[in-house]
Amino acid sequence: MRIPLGGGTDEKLRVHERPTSFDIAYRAGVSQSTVSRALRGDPNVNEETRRKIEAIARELKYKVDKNASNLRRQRSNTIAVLFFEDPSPDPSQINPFFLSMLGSITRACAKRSYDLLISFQKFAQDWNEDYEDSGKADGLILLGYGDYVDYRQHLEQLVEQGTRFVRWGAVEEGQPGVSIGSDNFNGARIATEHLIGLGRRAIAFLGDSSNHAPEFSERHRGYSAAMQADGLPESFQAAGVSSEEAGAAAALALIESGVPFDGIVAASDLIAAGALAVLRDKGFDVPRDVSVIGYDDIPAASFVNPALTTVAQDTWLAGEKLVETLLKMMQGEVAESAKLPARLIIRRSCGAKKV
Amino acid sequence: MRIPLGGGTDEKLRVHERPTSFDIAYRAGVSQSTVSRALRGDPNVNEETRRKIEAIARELKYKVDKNASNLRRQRSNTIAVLFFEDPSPDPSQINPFFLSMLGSITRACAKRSYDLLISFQKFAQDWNEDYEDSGKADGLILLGYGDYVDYRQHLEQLVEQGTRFVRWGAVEEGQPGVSIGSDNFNGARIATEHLIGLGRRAIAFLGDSSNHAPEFSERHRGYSAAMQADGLPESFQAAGVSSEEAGAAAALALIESGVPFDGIVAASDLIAAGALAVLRDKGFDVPRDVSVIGYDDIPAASFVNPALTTVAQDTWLAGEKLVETLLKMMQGEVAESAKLPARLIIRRSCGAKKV
DNA sequence: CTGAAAGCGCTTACAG
DNA sequence: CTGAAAGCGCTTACAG
Repeated sequence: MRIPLGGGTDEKLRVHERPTSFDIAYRAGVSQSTVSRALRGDPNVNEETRRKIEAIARELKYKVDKNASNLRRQRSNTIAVLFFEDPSPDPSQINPFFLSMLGSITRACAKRSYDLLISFQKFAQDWNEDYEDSGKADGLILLGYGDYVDYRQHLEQLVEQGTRFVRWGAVEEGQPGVSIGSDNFNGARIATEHLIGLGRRAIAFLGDSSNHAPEFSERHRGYSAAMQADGLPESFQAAGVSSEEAGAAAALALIESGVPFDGIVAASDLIAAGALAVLRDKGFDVPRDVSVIGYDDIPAASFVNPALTTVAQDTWLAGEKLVETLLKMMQGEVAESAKLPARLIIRRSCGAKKV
Repeated sequence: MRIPLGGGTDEKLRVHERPTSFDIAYRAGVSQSTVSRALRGDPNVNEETRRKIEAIARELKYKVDKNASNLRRQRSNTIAVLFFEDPSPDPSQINPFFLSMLGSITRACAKRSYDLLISFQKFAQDWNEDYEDSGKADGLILLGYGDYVDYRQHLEQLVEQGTRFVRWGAVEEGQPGVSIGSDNFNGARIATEHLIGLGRRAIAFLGDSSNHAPEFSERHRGYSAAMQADGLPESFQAAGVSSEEAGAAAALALIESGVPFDGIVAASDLIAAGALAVLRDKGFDVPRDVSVIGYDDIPAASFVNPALTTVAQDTWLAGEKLVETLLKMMQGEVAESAKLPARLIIRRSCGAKKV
């Protein structure tokens, strides 16, 4: 038999245990069911009774046991974020853009009283395994840049298993599941148009255009569209991954190719930062000789010299949208993929007058 | 009665439900207890039986229900990270140093099969409330720069409530609970000694030295110790919080004070970055006229121009140590506060020869 | 508006 | 080495 907290001589022995709804019930002189109802906000509870129960609960610092509640209700009120990042094995080195996304997702979850479980995932593993399947989370948010060709298989598996998930990334036709992403095409297009508007003509794109990195290839297509609209010649330098090193290598290759250039649109800020360093070393003046634009608006973008003009993805909105969409799916409603508007942040590296 | 998965004509109806240990038991022809034992690695299970059970579990993609398991075992196998950051209301703007810590903590947890719950906490709230008390987490990690005077009350409350927690921050005598932190005193001391070694004599400290920010005041004391050891005059400019703005304001105040200076030790990289920008604007050449050193080694430190010499806190080790210490406490062992060694990262802003 | 009771899916003493 | 049974702390139909 459960001896209610403070209900007898056993009080001292039990003082460090967490109170249960039975303890509250005992003190309030009602049944445990009524305590549960009162605390869950069931309208079928007498106002006075409710107040009494709430007061006692507060006094005893009672908190509903989530494991019991979740088990009974068959849901966890928890969302899991799965991070996967191919090129970075060290989580402390993770792309700052995703870290900022994580902050926004956390806020969006907290607002809705959802808990957030976080995990860095190896590519090889069964993603579903540790989360939805074990009842730890009701839904999954997928975050990261990775090789989409590998990635896609996992997505299909998730869809097949009926997992509720939403991913951040390029939004394209025929993709498995629901995706939320920046409007990469238009983001890169307005960036390129901005450079053209500044009088640049020989603009190179630094990034990847393969189907392994869909957001990068969307950005590349946006760049192409802007160039073609003005009949300008395109120029492309591969930078496989999003890192300073890759950006530096691509910029070096561009310089060594001998192809003239007066503008660079980089597929990411990290790539742009690497390019900036190489340009400086090689005696190019940015923005006088070359205008440079990045993508992501990572915190470091305003620290580099010259400060980097870039395309910002609204992480605040992104987090909100990801969580909102996932919650919709979890409630069985239809949810749709969405592209979020991208916004040009003009700093010094493009050479525009201060706006 | 539970109809086992695939055990009869009901198969189709149940195909999308998660299998339970009863389903496995039915198929394996053993009792549910044996399934539970086999899957938990109980040695008292026949090897052949175990293999059979494991095979079926794999086939059905069975995963132990965490809510049920946690409820029964009265533990959650989960650690919660509570972020609190006073000056930054927007989680997506959170200090990059802590984001990097978060990455390390995640890795350290994953390594030990612990889940990680994350939460950004308002200062005013009852910290314990949502985590340990509701059975969602077995222990807490506290992360953030904040006003220690407010903060301390919360710590005392946590100690009083018997919450298992460990915090990242300044390690000082007489503090409530267990803390893991960088050796701020020695970190700032070696930074200051490095500048002295480069021939700097008029070195100013930019930061806070009040008891509201213990790590900053420890750094200030480290700076003082180094200056005093060489009989050099100290100079101090307040920068209340760790931000570029505060750093810029402090640097401006330093310049306007008319006190000559040829070196700056900043209490954080963000402060240093703000100072760097003001120095450039005001025509100082860094590192020729002024040597600058920051603290934290945030990702942006290598992006600023000139790249920032700084004191690195080993986030990899920090995450490991935090989790390890917390786990110790959770197992009822005695755990002690610890200072982690700080390391000088020499870049261009101090003017040293490339090492 | 309230109570008694069943049951969520496990783990683990207890008995063999 | 294995099974039957109790129980973790809730939520919620059901009956009043």
